Amino acid sequence: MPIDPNGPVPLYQQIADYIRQLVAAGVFRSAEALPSLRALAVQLAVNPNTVQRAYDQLEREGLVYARRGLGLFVAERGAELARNKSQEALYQTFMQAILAGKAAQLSGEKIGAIFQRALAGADVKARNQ
Amino acid sequence: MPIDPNGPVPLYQQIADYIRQLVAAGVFRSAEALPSLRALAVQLAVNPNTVQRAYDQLEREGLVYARRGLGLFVAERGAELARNKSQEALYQTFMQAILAGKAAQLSGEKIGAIFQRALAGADVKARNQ
Amino acid sequence: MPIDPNGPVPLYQQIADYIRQLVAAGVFRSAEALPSLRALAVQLAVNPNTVQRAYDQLEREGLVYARRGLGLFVAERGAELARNKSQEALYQTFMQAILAGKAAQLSGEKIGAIFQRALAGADVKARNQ
Amino acid sequence: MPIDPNGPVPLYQQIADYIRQLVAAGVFRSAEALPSLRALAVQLAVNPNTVQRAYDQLEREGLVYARRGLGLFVAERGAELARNKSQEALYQTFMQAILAGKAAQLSGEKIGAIFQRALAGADVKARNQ
DNA sequence: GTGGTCTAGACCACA
DNA sequence: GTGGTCTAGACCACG
Repeated sequence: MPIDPNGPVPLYQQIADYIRQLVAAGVFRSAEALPSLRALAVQLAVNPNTVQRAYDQLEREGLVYARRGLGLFVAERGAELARNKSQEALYQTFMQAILAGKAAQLSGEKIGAIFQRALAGADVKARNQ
Repeated sequence: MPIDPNGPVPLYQQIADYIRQLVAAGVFRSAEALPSLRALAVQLAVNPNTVQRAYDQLEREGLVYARRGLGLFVAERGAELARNKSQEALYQTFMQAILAGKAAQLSGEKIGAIFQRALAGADVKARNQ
Repeated sequence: MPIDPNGPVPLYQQIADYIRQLVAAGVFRSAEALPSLRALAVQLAVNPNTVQRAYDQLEREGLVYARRGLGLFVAERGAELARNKSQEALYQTFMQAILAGKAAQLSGEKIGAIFQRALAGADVKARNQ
Repeated sequence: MPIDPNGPVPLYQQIADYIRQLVAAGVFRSAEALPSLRALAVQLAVNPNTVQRAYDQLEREGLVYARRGLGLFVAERGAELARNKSQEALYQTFMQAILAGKAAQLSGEKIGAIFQRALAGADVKARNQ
């Protein structure tokens, strides 16, 4: 349960991200029901409103659809969408960061070097956890 | 003047980032005066308080120093500091993005490929402008 | 509540100093919520922006962290940081005062004597309150 | 000519302090004329208004008196007043700093130790200059 | 409810 | 004219 109420990322965002990862990884399969709002809220010790907001976002992304009275279900191509979404988000983030770097007069090579350093740093960080 | 009042990034942050880029790029040189609070506020169609807040942040970063009654000036090693700051920010952004990607089950190779695609895309974008 | 709107020290600075003292003294404990922006603003008869500015400074010092929607909390090592900060500030003030005294041709012994007199005077003042 | 247009102390304050020190040290004697406003302004490369403001403050302190058409003269007991003024300012600064330290739960011994450290530090600083 | 940002406009200190 | 502080009151994001 990687939810951290401290930390800069909003709770609802963390919850949405976490579920999106589970869907992408195939933990929740197509047409399978997700945990109910209240159940998840209790499990995460979080306000139901917050879970609602996370579910809203996932529904807006088309990953998930609601059946009134039954619950939330993973969309047919949910796993695929989730993976695309992650990659798209990554691409956008990289793009913006690179443009900011170029604006600050950093060369493409320099930016690439910083990226490699970060990639190596992330590996170390993951191994230490 | 790349200031977007509707984006998610606070105005004062955008202003600070923009000026930091100008200092890093050597547009404002050491011991040279920056635009006055009010002048920049008028130019950006923004409240003077907002510019002030941006300048405050730059001053805390040591990029710039203010002299009451005189104006704002680029610090001696301002350009150098600005470049370091930019690289550090880039590293942090990359690190977070990479960790998010790993959490979404993307391999290091896959993440690297997305980065290369973004880097190429940024080149194209720059050339078209 | 020792806030003086007419003194030379900015209000936000006074507020930050005061809360830092309370944290240093252990009045607010680690992970405990501080008074909300608006509550403190009302209590001090001050604009919420002013309190916000004080809290900003404390947050930058690492004494305190803010959670949107929840409130402000004392950081884990907040009390320790507050005490260090107080000592550092004291050292800086003494240093400047001593240099000013030396510039005015006062000997080290003379300056020391004045300090001892002030220390005794502070004791008396504290006892009378 | 220890006037530093950068640095946090206002120019007029620096000028007043400097002249007060000269008077305290007996460089300017009783009933002796001080440099004229314009002469000093030129010498310090400073706006005459700024020198005026410094002279105003010294006159308010009673260190100096103006003879219209003749210039500024050191008051009879000027040197004595200057010395007292320095010591009084020092005493007040120490007192305030000590009270702040006590408020932050520092013991008198601890405060004394910090003072001794600052005194030693000031010696080192002076020797290095 | 909480904190975070922003505007409009005021007054002060300094050069 | 410059920067620095403050108020009054608005709107947003979050829980």
